Amino acid sequence: MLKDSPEFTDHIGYWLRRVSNAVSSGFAAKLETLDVSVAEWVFMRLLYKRDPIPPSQVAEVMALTRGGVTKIADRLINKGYLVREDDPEDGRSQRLKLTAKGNQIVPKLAALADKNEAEYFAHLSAPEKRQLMALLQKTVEALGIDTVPIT
Amino acid sequence: MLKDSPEFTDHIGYWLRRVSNAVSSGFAAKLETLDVSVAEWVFMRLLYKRDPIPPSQVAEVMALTRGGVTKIADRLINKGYLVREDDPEDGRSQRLKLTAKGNQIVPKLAALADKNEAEYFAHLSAPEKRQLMALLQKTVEALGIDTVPIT
DNA sequence: TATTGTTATACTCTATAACTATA
DNA sequence: TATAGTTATAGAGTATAACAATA
Repeated sequence: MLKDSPEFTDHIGYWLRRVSNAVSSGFAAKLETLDVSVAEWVFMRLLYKRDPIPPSQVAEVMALTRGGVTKIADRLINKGYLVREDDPEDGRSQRLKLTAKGNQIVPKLAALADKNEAEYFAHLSAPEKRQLMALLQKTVEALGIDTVPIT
Repeated sequence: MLKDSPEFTDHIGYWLRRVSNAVSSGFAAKLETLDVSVAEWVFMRLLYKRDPIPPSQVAEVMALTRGGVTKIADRLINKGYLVREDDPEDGRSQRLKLTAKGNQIVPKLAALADKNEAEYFAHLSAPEKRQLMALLQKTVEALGIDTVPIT
């Protein structure tokens, strides 16, 4: 296979992207068997076992615009996983809530996430896994990353 | 800020995606100052200081369809960074080659990559960086990941 | 006037499939 | 028939901006 030029492979960011994209696309393929996208999974996961929250808050956490949230919410509503409720205290505001169907599928999707994790990190020892996780978490904290990625 | 549910944060894949997306979007923002997308950068990087290669090979390395390669190549050609050459030995085949302008911008983009790397991993010590890189490289090898990610 | 959410529009990345030219 | 590449079409994710309803 054609290799990438050596001058460009000395960045952590480069390897991070290679691994992350592989893991994510493996996960996306698993989710697809249940006709759910990664964005939809992240969305539902945010709402799972939690009081209904307004779209604006979903937008903030997922680093999406409000328009983007509307689009994903529309798809989830069409699939029967989500409902919109009016906020009784503010006529402009809404609350998003998983339906019973939505609450039922989340654990199934979580099982796929578990399966993917096991599959992609089987080659690392337990200490190595802890080490990797610790370095990543340290990075999230140091950089003040406060959003949940979609893709 | 609204936190993600604890049940879902015990996966390496989760943290990997959070960090990788943050690093990548920081890089994308830097590239944008020169009107170049990440896909275009990866594309040009593949061709830099190398004999011209056919679109089919770019498709293979970047895990794109041939149609996708055509699209990105078209944009790079419009920007004056790339040219198509006919293969003298096979009338169906082409070779993609950076122009002088293309060869000039790649080092500038590489400098942005260096800057991004420094910025996003400043909080890690040299041994920690080596450790993280080693764990990621080990994963790439163990999984047989042989493509260069775009997004 | 400011805020919440929707809608319209557009662009990038990605895929599938039909098509052209060549082998 | 098979292969290299292009083109057409579509869908997801993302952004900006205009808009309606409410505050």
